[in-house]
Amino acid sequence: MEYLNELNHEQREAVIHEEGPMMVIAGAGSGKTRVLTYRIAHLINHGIDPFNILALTFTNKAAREMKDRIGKVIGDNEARNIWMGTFHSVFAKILRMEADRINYPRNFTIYDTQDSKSLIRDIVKEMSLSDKVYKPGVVFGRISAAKNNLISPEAYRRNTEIMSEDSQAGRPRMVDIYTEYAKRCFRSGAMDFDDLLYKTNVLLRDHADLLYKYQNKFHYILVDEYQDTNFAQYLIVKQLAAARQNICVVGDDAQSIYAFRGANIQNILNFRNDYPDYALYKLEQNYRSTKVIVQAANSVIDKNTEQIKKTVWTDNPQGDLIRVHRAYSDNDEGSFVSHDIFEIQNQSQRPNSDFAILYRTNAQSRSFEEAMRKLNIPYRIYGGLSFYQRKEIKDLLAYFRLTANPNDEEALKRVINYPARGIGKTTMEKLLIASNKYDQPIWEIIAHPHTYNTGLNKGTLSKIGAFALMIQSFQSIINKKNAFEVADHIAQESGLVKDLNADKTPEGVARYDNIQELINGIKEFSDQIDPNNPDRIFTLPDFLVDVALLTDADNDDDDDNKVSMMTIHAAKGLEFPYVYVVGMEENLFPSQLALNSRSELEEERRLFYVAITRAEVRATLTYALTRYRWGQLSQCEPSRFLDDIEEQYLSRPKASPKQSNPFAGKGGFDQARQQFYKPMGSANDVNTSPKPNMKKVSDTPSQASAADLNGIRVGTEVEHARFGKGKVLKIEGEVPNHKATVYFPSAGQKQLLLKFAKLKILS
DNA sequence: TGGAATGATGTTTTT
DNA sequence: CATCATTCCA
Repeated sequence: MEYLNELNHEQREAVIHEEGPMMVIAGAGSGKTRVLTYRIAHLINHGIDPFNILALTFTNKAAREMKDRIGKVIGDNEARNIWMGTFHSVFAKILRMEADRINYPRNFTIYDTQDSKSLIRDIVKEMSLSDKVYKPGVVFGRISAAKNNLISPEAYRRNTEIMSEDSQAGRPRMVDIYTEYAKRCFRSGAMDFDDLLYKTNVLLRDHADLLYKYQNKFHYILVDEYQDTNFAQYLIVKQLAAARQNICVVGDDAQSIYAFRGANIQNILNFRNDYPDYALYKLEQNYRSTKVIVQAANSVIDKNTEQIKKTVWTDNPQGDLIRVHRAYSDNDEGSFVSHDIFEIQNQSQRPNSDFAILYRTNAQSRSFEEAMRKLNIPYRIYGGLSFYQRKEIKDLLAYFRLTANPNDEEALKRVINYPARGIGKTTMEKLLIASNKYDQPIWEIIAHPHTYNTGLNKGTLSKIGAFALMIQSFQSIINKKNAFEVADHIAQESGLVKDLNADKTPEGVARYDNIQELINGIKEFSDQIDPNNPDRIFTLPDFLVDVALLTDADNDDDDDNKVSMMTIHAAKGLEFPYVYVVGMEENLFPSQLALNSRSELEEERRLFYVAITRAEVRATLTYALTRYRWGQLSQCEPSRFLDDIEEQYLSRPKASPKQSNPFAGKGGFDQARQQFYKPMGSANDVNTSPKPNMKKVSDTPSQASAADLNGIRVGTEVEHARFGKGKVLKIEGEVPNHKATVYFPSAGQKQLLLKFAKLKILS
């Protein structure tokens, strides 16, 4: 039991706690994961069968890391048998095993959000409702909330409060859409993300034998990030733990950042009601960060009213103050961060992987990507558009899905006419009408065109017949050959590869490469060997099982030495020596959508807390004075959150913007260095042409060289890409930070930094 | 029916 | 600005 010596008193108590309910409230950086992993290892060391342990996490990555770490303590062979994964993946697995009990096919499809919204869009259209009123996103959110609270379509209709909410919002037909949506998912043999939890609840509620079975399977249940569970998840856990009460939940109310998707902090508070004799362990010592960071973070979270009191403290050194940096623009912000990283690396030989840039929204990543590329700093972006959400990938997966489950309506709609085979809109409409009329999946109509009256002419029917035949030919091999052989066959025979190959634009080539990458991934999947059953063939349906639940963060190569860039949400649970929290501006962080209620604002503040506490050595906060949003240059105000940090922990910029930018003076060298490597043609554009043609100047702002300033003075007529023609009223500042006040008849008076604004001189 | 062109429209965060 | 959806034309 060597490992027990690596724990402090409170951690050890939590690890060796044997029977009965327990809760661990774990402050940021207090060794929460360590407690969970050692606790599981400890259970197994004490004779608990790994098969009887259920450990639920929020991301696949967290699950895998935990498994690895447990494996290091007790051996991989044992660790492999623990039921460990995300709520969604574990219960998808159970639902597949028990699918027939709720009349679902075992190989049901999992609809991702895109699929769900597309189906909703169709339903709204079919019901002749306005998609302005019934926006797919809004409708989906409403349905999702219902499911997360275990409200069936029938219960929804009976609930007068919900119904009147809808009618007051001008959406009285919401319940009809929900009803139809549920029906169509069922008919397609599909579940959406929320169904995985909702149907699990149904399964356990309606089938006492199954409840009994799983209660007796999972002797020990552990839940990570308990503060992020929603009602559906809470109830599953409660049901499964009811018999033995060996439930261990770990969480931190201060890090609850998923209330927007139904997570309920009350689940933590309810715990003491559900299990009155529970044991509570509080981990308050932070091992991650400096005193400054810990105390600054505490001063932030103190501003929230809703919280469980605890005092996070640390023995670590004091550390540097938290720097606040003011940038002129989003691009300037990017260049500040990249130069700062460059500098620190030069001074203290830190690897790239010691740095992370955290932002509120994925859209912010762009200026940082550009800035990092300019300095040749390798980086990796987590999140954003996941590999599996790219159009070409979804297209090919749709062929796979359709082959495995031909009732999958969304997959069918996606590929029936891609690549083009003459089955157009009107045909699809007729098929949909017939499908609804006979209450049969579209595939059923396609496969037996003469059984149903579709009103389609002969030519169309033969095209449809050819498509059906092709899918059927795929079906005939799908379980006989391994996943790679089938996938490759489908990619070729469907015509998809050929279609992509014909596109020689850079984007087209990238799409083709993505398809190759997917196929390669499937090849790897097929080549694995099941240690318990060496003869097992890994088929395409095997591959599809989890693919909808995979995210980008799952195929990481984390031995890579790269700067990490991600949203704060994605950074939860991670830590980095140097952290940059960027875009600290009103309406961005906190998001303007969170300003309506106290609770939403407090969630944003918790998000800020999460962001700061990712840092081990040094945290830097940056904001920009101007930023392009929705293609518009907009003025920004520093975030109110900056004032939530006690002043003593901050190093603020000086009053004058000029002094605040330590790299202002270096810009020229940067530009010169870049230009040095530029081909002659483009260098000329930038340097020698007195009136650069706007179209030719690249969108890299720093290329607008100092020479441009000379032509502009008060009274000069200029043209701006966005605001049109205008007249310069005032020029202030010094090289290279000239700022001009320009009056645009169309947009009013604007302050522009000449370094960045692409002004064309007209007079 | 297919494709290009144009227009509307929207961006939090994720399984 | 970027994506998507609808529209329009061949």
